[in-house]
Amino acid sequence: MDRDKELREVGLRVTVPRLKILRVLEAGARRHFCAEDIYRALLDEGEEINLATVYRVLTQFEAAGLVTRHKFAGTHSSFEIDSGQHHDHIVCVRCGRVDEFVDKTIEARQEEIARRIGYEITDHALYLYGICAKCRVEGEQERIETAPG
Amino acid sequence: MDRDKELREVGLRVTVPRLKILRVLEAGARRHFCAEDIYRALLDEGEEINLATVYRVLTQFEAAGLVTRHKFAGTHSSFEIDSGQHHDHIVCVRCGRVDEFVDKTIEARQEEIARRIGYEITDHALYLYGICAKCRVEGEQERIETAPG
DNA sequence: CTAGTTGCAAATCATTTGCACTTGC
DNA sequence: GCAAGTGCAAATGATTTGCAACTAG
Repeated sequence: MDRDKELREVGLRVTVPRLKILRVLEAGARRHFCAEDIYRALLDEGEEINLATVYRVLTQFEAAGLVTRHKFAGTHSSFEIDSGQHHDHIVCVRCGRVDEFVDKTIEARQEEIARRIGYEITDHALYLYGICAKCRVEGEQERIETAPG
Repeated sequence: MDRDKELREVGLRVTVPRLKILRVLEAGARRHFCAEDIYRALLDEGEEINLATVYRVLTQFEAAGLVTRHKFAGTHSSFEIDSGQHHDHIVCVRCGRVDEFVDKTIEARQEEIARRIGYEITDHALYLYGICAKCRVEGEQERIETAPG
């Protein structure tokens, strides 16, 4: 809520661009945004912002621990407000929808595997890609509508 | 061994650049290369090749199922000869070493999670990042050598 | 012969950076 | 006031592409 405070607490000055970007990130409808998404969202609201600033601010937010950066398949980075609790992602390859999940068993196995191979884990990335329920239904309807005969 | 055949079998014409690149990929010392790696390796051997060609050929190899493309943390794509058997990767953040592993439990959990959330998995990426045994030892020695007193 | 390939140079795309100006504290 | 932040335009780095010349089948 109190975004001024949120920024100060992580050691960042409160500036207009940072507040705008933070507002978009916390808006609620979505949790994952690439820099362009945020840039466009603000322009669409009639807010002025520079894309380079969006990139700079997101990088600072990441360094400050406010957001987490993800590299899903494809070209650009995706950012989400850091909820504090680790989780992994499943991404719909049709519509881009992103869902989150946590799995203790997988986490444990990862540690186990790393130990066996002789690594000390510093980080990990687990992305599942697939087709979400909604997209599967839509695909099915299309097939029916365009069916021959 | 018979790279001519290998190329023909996946429907690709046998050309000099493709043979050179395939040779590097199969060389054995390493299994994971980015386009630059292959380009440099060939130049170092005194072979002529164009970087754009390396990129084009790798993309064709991927489409033909000869190689798999990975996006480890960082900027460039990494390619490896497709062994046919799925596996995941653990990457050393110090030296870039890449190890491979397979874990049935993790695979099974992924399917389970996807089903629960309503997705039909098409692909997945699991990358563990850490420090390999060798790099940990080196780091330890350095600390001793530069220790005060 | 001729469609597929290559090399080269120029283009792209996401992201970063230099710099002069502006703003937060 | 002054360091930090911003906008703009130009630079970057990995990868791609247009095109004319070249080769595999």
